[in-house]
Amino acid sequence: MTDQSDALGRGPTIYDVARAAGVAASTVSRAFSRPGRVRSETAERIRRVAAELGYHAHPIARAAPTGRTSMVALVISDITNPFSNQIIHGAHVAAVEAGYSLLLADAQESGLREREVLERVMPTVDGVVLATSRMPDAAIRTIAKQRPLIVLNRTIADVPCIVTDNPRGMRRAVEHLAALGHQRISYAAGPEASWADGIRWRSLRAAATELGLHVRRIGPGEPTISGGAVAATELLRHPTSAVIAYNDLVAIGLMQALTARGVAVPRDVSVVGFDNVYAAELVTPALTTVAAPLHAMGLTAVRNLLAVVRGAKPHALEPVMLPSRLVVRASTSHLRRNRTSPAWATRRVSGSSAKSSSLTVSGSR
Amino acid sequence: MTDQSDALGRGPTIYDVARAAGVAASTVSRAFSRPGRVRSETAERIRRVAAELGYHAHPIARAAPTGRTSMVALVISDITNPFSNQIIHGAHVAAVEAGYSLLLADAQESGLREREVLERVMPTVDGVVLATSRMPDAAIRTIAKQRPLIVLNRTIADVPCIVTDNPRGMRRAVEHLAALGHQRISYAAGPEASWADGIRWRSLRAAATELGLHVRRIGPGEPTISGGAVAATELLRHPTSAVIAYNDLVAIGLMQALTARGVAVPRDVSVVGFDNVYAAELVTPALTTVAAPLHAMGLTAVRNLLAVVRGAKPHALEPVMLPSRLVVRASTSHLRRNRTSPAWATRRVSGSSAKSSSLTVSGSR
DNA sequence: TTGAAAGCGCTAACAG
DNA sequence: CTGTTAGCGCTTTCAA
Repeated sequence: MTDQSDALGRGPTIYDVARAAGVAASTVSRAFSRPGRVRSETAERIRRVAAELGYHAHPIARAAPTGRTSMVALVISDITNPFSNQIIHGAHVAAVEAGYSLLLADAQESGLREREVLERVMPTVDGVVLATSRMPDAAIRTIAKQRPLIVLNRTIADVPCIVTDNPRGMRRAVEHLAALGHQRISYAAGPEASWADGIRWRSLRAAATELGLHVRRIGPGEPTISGGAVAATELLRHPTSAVIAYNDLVAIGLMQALTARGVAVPRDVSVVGFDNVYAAELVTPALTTVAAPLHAMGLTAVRNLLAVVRGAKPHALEPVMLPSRLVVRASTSHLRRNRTSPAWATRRVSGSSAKSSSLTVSGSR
Repeated sequence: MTDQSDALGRGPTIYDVARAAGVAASTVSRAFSRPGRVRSETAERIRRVAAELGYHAHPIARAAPTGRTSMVALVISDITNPFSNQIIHGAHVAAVEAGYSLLLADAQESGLREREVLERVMPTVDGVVLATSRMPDAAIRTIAKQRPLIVLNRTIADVPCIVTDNPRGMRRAVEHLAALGHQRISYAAGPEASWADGIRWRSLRAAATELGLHVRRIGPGEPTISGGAVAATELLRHPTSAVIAYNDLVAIGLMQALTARGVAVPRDVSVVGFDNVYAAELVTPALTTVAAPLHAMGLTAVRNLLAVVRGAKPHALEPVMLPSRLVVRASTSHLRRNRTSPAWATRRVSGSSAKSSSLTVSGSR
């Protein structure tokens, strides 16, 4: 290859600096290398010269021999979800603060897409964050063998994870509802492949059992507003006075659909969401929700990832647990007295509670 | 360098394939090269062998000699803004459909950050999309000289741009308000460095002049909910019966602050936003807004960018203009009869309209 | 069409 | 601490 068009752009190269400073190229390289950043006089001069010339080591040329690209990938199950915004933001902040760039990839709620996109992206990054992954555990473990990996919002043995305290958050929500006098709670589930959905449902059951409440599961459904609308229809068939939704979007969709059919929130039904998305406090009624520290999650995910990249042992056993808290707003209120079953539950006899078989949770991921 | 640890990961290389197929490395390379994808029998065999071995050309190794990375950068003024979501999504779709990856960078509403982040990112991408850039024209032109560039939501001579039809959208909004009987409109401005803010304000003035309405400018302010709250205070000092906000967030903040002070929307004030963000239809009252085709913008931005990357002439002169439309919802209503000035405007005499000097627009970017 | 060889810009042994 | 020398894995001339 005699004449290499203009391969990597036309900035000054390490050789230009070397010539201008009267040293060997490797010396220049060293003057910029990792630890200590050589303090000799020559090194100083080289750096001055480099600065004058406007020299910057080309990231790709650097990546070729080292394999390090100073990029991390953030793979997210659904960019569209407002949930993603803050995670992305947090991740970006952490990346930039460490001199890294962020490669963003959307899995479109599909484990397959996720695989594909990862295949494309993996060789070009130093590590990857899998946010709310829809892939099976095995696939994730495979990834972990190839690149430093952090999993967000899910736990997998031997893979460093970051999760929020779903059990505690759910517990708070249930206690809140119980304190308001609610006895029967429906859970509007999310996607089947969602780990969060699994643990939320299990936590709900656990909390309900302890507090002596009845629970019922609706779904699975899409983690969106329209998913919430679907859940509403189902709820109307087996009414309860309170609903906890897989996430805020579902909760909002639920409230809208309920309201549209003349069922008032919170008068007739109390609704609780998860995540504390931006819109949660904008809707009417403002949504009571279990807030996840979304921004912090993205932030610590990338920070921890970079720690691993730099050689830290992924103390894989204990997943990092970030706190979640209940934000009480207007979508929950006291159960109306003098009635066991909700006032609007006319189309269904309320005699016995939902058949207990509905308590069975099919898969738990 | 005798032993290069495991430089670019440990997949099979082109040499492995070459050996397995009994040909030279260059032949393998050719079997995968761009046009025609050589149809010889050898080439076929090579591809079979490669598939069996699970060979994939390493993107970085490929980038070294060619300079092409199959990545594009999307630089966004503020990831946090829900506005960004759909743009990012559209951009991602277009990138993936072309086999590209998306490097996401947040400028945090600062021209400086934008520069910095661009410096980091430029050498590693084949092109960049600047969404709602806060940099001065000159800086952008400099970028354009180094990499294929598309600018979103802004026009710059000799740089390919994509914008929405702000004038038309604003015109529709004003007509709508006029039809409802409003005579005086306030504009709650956005950031000074925003090109969109400039054109929106100018379009508003133009439309108002034609329709014989009075307009007044509040701001500049932050393009956020709290920015809207600030604008509300100012509005209360010089009340008008209608407000058009720089964007939906400002509009929402405005509505909230107004409501909090007992000024009802739309009864006392009609409010119009821009963008048609997700939350616009979630708030109460649902927001009347000038909808921008956010997703389409991100999509066509990246598509056009890739066309340029592939060698298409950037027909830079005519900016691509995407349509915008008025979405009428609940935040606008008829001016209440029998009063020239809004009912709640007690603290201010309404005799003469705002002093005309307030009509002056300082800078228009 | 094919193979040989040079080189993208940088890093990492290895002697001196 | 510095210079020398091999490459990272791929592409692209050039001659056969």
